Amino acid sequence: MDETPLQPPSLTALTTYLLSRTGKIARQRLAERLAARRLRLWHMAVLAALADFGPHAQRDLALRLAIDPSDVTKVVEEIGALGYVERARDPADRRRVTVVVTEAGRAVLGELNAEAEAVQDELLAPLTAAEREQLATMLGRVFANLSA
Amino acid sequence: MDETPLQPPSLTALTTYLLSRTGKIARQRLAERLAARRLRLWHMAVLAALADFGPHAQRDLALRLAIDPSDVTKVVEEIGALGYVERARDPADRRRVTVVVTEAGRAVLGELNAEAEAVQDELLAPLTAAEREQLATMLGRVFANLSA
DNA sequence: CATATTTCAGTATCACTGAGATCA
DNA sequence: CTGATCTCAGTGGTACTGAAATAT
Repeated sequence: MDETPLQPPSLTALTTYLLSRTGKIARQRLAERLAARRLRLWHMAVLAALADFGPHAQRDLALRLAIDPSDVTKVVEEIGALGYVERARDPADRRRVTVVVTEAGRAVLGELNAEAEAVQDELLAPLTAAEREQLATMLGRVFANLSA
Repeated sequence: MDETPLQPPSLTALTTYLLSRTGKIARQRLAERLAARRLRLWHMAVLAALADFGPHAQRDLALRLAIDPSDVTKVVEEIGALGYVERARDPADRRRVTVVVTEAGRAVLGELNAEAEAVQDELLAPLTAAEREQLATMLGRVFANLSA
């Protein structure tokens, strides 16, 4: 009978529980699609940051994306090996490594965004267009408040 | 100047990205509070399931909460050591271990729910009461759709 | 014999820590 | 010399895999 047993109501009554669960599933589904391209979520996040804001030192990528600086090295190296970014010592401060997105990187980022929107369409299928708009703006405000 | 650098707009434009990030932060904040009581999120989830639906075999806990059966053993054993649940072989099917919440378990669950609501108040502070209601019902529909 | 439940050992992945190397 | 940046090795927690032990 119970193919998918009910979750405990005392948990589903918590908006934060629903946020946490749906957010986790969203992340997993996108991660699966990225894995088919040998990519992970941080790879996409780095490409997005570079495309949106231009070249970064690795330290600035770490700050912007809230990723640990010691992990940036490997993430950047991996998408570098795929030709999506290029790295070069900053001649003005040779401690820094400046990362730049390539044309191939921009192209693949476009495809990754399409994947993300596909996941989103699946996930938010029960909502009307107007509701999705409301959800986006409310979450945007919540997120902005967290970053401050 | 940039204490908290901007997130990439191409990511924050994705509702699923906001869901994922805010959900992760919600989970982390509650996990921190539970850690102060030597508990983790799965401990709370198990207590909630037992309080809401009564005694479970460990297998049924695994199904209901979508936790791996091989991990249920340790989770249940840990809250058992704290006196929050009791375990006993099911006399009708001695393969099964029936788990029951104790009075102490119900008491601590009440406190944990209060912690969860405190986290929620922090997180959803930018939203009005009406908006929180909208958010809860929309996420509830999304989550119900995922479980089906 | 085939299946179900619990349990344990091992693996994979990720975020984080700490330390070393290079440079301002 | 102090501090910043990058890099790497190691740690801890969590989720998953596979198999053994017990019982139906």
